[in-house]
Amino acid sequence: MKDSKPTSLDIAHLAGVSQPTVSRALRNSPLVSKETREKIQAIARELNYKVDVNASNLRSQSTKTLALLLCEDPGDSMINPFFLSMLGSITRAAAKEGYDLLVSFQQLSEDWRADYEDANKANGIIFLGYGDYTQYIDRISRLDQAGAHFITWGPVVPGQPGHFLGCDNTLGAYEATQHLIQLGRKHIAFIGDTSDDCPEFQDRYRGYLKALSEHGLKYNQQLHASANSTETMGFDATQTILERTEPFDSVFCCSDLMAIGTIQCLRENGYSVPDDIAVVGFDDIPTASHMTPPLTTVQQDTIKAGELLVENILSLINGEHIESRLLPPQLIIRKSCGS
Amino acid sequence: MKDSKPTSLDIAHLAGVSQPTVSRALRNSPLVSKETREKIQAIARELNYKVDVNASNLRSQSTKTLALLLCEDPGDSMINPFFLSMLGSITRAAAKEGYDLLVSFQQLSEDWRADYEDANKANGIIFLGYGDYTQYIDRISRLDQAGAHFITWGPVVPGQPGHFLGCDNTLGAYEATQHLIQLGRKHIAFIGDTSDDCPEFQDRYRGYLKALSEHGLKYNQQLHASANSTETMGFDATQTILERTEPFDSVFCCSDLMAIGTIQCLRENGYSVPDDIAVVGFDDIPTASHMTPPLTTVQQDTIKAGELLVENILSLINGEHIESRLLPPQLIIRKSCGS
DNA sequence: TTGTATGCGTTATCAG
DNA sequence: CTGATAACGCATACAA
Repeated sequence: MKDSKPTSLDIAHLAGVSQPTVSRALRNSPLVSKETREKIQAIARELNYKVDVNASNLRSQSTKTLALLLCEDPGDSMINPFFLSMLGSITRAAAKEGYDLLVSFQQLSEDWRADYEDANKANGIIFLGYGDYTQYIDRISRLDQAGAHFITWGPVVPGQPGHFLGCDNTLGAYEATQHLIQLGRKHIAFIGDTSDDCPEFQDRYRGYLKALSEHGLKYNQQLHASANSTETMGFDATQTILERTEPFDSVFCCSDLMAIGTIQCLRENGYSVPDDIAVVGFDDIPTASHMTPPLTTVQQDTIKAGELLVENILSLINGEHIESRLLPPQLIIRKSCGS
Repeated sequence: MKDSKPTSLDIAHLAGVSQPTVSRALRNSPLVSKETREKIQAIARELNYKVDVNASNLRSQSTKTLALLLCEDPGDSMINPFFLSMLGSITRAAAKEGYDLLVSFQQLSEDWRADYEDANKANGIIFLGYGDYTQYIDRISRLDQAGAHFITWGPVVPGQPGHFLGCDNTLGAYEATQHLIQLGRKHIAFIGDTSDDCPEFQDRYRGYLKALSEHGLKYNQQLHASANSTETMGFDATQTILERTEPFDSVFCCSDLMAIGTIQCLRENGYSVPDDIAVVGFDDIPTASHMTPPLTTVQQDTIKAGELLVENILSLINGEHIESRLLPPQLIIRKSCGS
């Protein structure tokens, strides 16, 4: 703001051409002769000219911006590292496509801003969260009716409109549970909220049950405690199970964060991990490999997930059809289950 | 986009008033009679009208948007949880002020986008990173010359233009080191890159040295290893020091992430933490309290930091003067140092 | 290949 | 308190 911001008209003036020509030249349009184009671009660089995005967007009716709504209320505590990892990969993927990313945290308590409002600021919306979209279903339905472009990270929830991209949670949980069984564990506790609020955890629960039944183990209600994805909830759920005095030799946690709490709780109660009790997690957050013991967990490919989310939302914006799909998870074997 | 998006003109039509009146009414201008205002707002709600931000911004020449530039190249690895925590608090603080947040990760290798470019999309820029702003000093200088509004999280770097907000790193490191000394530790290793690329770590180094000298301990070059803020770098640096076979009884790590790697390394080498070797970190990332042993560390108040960053950048935007300042850190004592 | 005319939807500036 | 009119800076359509 030294002197007032240069405009395309200023450049036109200096270059002795019309303003649209400048506009075209800056967009590298082949309709402009190489000569004038280079002249114009030189002047633009000289003046440090930048296209005014507001004017450009207003005119072209497109924003070149994606909105990322994190549907998790972290309160004052931390956001799940897994989502932050996703945030990183989505940001990079969006930048690669020339899109900006508007980030906003959807506090449950907050008013209904960021619905249509954001739909006006962005071309498309990516929803991210631990699947408690049920709380947002009204808004999402309205979005859908308004013809907004959006994609949801998570499992396909019947009855919920829109497109989905997620990890094959059932398969991941199945493989993790099977791994425990193959190591000789027979009494496998399950920690996670399997209500309708957490469709992702429900899928993981299904995989867990499937592995149990395929290997002739039976489900024990006493070894199941509900918890949302925080260390503290994992700790408390583990405590709950311990207090039921039902013996168990391993725990499947629906997220790494909960597994951290679980391991801490087990240790404080005098159990050794993995000797007394094996633990598996889900997500493969960075800390997982540096814990003591390093955590066996199910890895979700956040890089690919981010790229696909962006790719898909751009397809939607371009009016193309996309299919909801699931990404394959990968079991990462470390020491928290013994060997 | 069922039928074409409603405009203020549509509403004016329906309400039988002029279009500017609609605009005023929607902004709750007191210049509009309560009667017409409510009528207009009712219609707007009915039509689900939303102000077109592009048009609004174009006309008012202001974007109501802040840009957050994360100056850390995470490569394919994770972003430091500390910054992500900051990201969360900044997002919330910005939202509270009615500002959107444009997030972008500044990859070192990348071309020079996100300089002025973002300056056109946002009213102000917040720089976040582990202080290696030296690499960005050119761009920052240009930004400054262009009169852009920006604020940098980190220590005041002499010669670098702009405003700063940071944590009192020297004080934090001083207190942490003093804590070790008071527990009877005499040979305190230091892990962190103290080159000019990491002014934050330099300040922590100063605090460390100050505590040593005030308590009559002398600095031992053999116990200092450089590392950037990742678990792996912390691990390797610790290994380096161990191989020097210089005895030590404690480690000051410049970040929690490095402390995680340090503890893992010590354990793999058969040392017990804190019995053999005490460890302190810096940042107080969420994992710190759930590690084994829970990590003694220096807490930075990310909530307050985020609020102040936003508050300050808004002041700058409004043409007010602000002072660079430092926030007080807080030593969080856990078990990694014994007792 | 370039220029002319016009409009995107809003807010600012007047005058009434 | 309200209305007419202009303008923000760019991109589209069409003509030359």
